[in-house]
Amino acid sequence: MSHRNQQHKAGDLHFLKRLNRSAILEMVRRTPGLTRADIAAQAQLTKATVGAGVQSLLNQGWLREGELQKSSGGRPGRALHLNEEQHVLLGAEVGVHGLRLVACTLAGQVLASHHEHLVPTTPEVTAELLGKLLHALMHEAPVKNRHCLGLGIALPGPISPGQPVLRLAPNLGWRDIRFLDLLRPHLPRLDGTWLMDNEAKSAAFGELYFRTGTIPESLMYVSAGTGIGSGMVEGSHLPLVARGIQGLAGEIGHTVLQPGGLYCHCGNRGCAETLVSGWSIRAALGIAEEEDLIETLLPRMHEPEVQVTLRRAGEALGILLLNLHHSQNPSEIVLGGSLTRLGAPLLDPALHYFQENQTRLLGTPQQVPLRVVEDATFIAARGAAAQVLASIIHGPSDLF
Amino acid sequence: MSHRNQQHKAGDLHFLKRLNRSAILEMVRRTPGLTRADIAAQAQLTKATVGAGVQSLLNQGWLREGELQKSSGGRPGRALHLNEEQHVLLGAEVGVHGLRLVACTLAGQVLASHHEHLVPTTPEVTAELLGKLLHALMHEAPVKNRHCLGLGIALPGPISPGQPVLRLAPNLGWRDIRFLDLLRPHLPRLDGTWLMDNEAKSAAFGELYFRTGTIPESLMYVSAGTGIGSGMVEGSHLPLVARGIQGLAGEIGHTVLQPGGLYCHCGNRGCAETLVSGWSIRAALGIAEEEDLIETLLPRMHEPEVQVTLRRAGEALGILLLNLHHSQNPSEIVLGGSLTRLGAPLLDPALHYFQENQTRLLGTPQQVPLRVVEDATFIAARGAAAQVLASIIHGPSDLF
DNA sequence: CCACTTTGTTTGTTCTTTTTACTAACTGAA
DNA sequence: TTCAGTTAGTAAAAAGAACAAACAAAGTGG
Repeated sequence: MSHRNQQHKAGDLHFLKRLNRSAILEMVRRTPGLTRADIAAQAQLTKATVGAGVQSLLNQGWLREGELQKSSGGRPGRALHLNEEQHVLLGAEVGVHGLRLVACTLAGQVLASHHEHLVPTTPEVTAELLGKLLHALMHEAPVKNRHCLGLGIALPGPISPGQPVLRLAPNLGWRDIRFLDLLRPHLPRLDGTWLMDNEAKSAAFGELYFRTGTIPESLMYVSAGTGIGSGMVEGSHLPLVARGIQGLAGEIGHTVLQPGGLYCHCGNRGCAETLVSGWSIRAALGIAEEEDLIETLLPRMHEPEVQVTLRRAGEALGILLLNLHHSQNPSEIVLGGSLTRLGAPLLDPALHYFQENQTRLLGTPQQVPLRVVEDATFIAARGAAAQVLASIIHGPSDLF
Repeated sequence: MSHRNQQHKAGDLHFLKRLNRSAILEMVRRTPGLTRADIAAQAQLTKATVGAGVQSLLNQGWLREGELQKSSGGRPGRALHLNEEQHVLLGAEVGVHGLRLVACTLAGQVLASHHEHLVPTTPEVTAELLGKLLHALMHEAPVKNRHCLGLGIALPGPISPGQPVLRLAPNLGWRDIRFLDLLRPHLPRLDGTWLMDNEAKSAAFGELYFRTGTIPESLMYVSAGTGIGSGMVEGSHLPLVARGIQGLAGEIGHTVLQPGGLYCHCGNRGCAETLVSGWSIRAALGIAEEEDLIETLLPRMHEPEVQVTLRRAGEALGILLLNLHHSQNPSEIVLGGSLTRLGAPLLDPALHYFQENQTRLLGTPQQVPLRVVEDATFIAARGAAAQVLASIIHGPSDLF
């Protein structure tokens, strides 16, 4: 994705109006139930400006009016909410073990979802299947009859910044794939915003963007699956995903934790992925690729060999988390990915190391919250859908 | 520093005007010699709007008109430049071994500078001395009679985001110091913008901000001195420094490179600083704190023990650089700090490891440029001055 | 010398927010 | 019940900023 404006930012009157409409919509999205007066106070705009902006957003179906609020000695305000009936956002994740699809509302509520197992195959075959599944999803009852705002795809590898190219997906065996171009012929009638992004970055974005109430200043999502990657999203106002000049930001699986350690598939030695990742655990325990790693391991958790392997991986994960803390210091860390299903034997050593060491430097009790996701299945797909919405609200298009 | 606006961003007409004035000024700053027509084309504004904005910036002394440009078949445009005669920016770095002060123009040209050696002492004594030196600097010939826009201070430790508190400076023995408050009584007549930031972050900012021509999308400055820290600045439009929720972003000296390794002063084991930093080199070679590390080592570079120590430190530095590449992927890395004076024995292993491994993952020839600073003496101080200018141009104040 | 091109300014228009005044709707006390 | 006080939202005129178009200025090139 990325709506980077390389040129220097100046603005005309149209830009200003759009900015204010975006601000109003974002405020209502993040704090459902705000009144016009609340918005005017928070945004430092006059009641008249807010009133006009709200009116046009109501007319276009982005907002709806709710109930009257309790009065505090004067005329009660009218609550404003997102109109969640009219639009739908599509998101999909192409994972190593399958496809995950979601259709969700403007607030991120999942209307329909689908999880299709799939062994790695060519981009073309994957795109065709995904196209069919998305087509089917769009015709399910709760999705049908809604206007689709666009489609976001999350992919397991670095994306070229500025152009929709998946540079590399080692666990799929893909390289330099323009996945949207492959998908488009299978969904000729789906218009709106199309975008693609790295899986962990989409997940990070969605975890921050679809949250209501107090929004953290930044959030880092760590995705531990076949490989290990991360996404950092920053800025409570307009959340931006850090991509890096080659899209390599967040490739923490290839940060070196053990100089002179095992060889990684990237050719370097001692990468984090050689210590903690689906494939390193497989390698350590001799589990074949055909078997589902998690399903194979869950019944074997009592075995000492498994426990030792997972504890070592967990310790490496803890170091990885601490290193992220000391190099980027996110407001919050969210840990997801399929490996989280392995539970305590993997996670306890990681969490313990992180908690133990994160406050050493400053010596204050203030802790950075680290949350382990309960069910990571649709997080990246939902995050990609969130990115679609954000690019419409903040992007250059005049869709609203 | 940090002019973070927590609230949601909307704007009025005044804001729009200011935005456009900022854009014009920034464009001229970054590309000296632009004409009004160039600006109008690049910024997507009309000639009339640009003309009015330029006129007011000329009247206020921020810009000056230069020579006529070569005609390309029509009326030649009038080149615009920053007016560097009127203002001065002050910057200072409080380092472990002394104070560095600069006074520079809007374009970052150093008008006067001073380097004062000083053994670590209390914040109060340091502030008093710095106040005197700054006072003297302001009365040097090239600085005198200029209007001072403000003062930026770079400090060797993490700063609380949002408030001007140095949380910790282990190598000075300071903790929770409101340094600006200590300094202010000694410079009662210096008004303008006062700010403080971490030394590596100031340096990173200055390295990007005072560059003209093509600006990298992001830049990471790695400062290798008594400790080791980094600063990441992103956004070619409005460059922002990543700080993190506790100001710990960039504390790469405490990322763990060697699990179970040596104990660090932070209490954890295997931190990067135990492998590469001024203090770890001292420890490895038994050099007392009273001696100047670099001056002591330079005559001893032929000794095998020194060579081995520096090579090992260099290898760790290379890993650190590669880890930054794979976790944040800056457009450019700049390596500075006093240790760079040790030259090839330290730097060659680092650069070699980095060049060798940075393209493994994507397999493309595209390299991220890594530049070693020739003279890092005033880089952080000058960067702090740059931050003053940026906070005036982009910040909330109405100074221009 | 003249047609043509490009720069920069002037003038009046358009667009957006602001100001001010007003209506609406509720609280609480007389 | 009434009425002063308070807060929410709207309407119309006013102000401010950018815009469009015409124009003046200053070159080029035949």
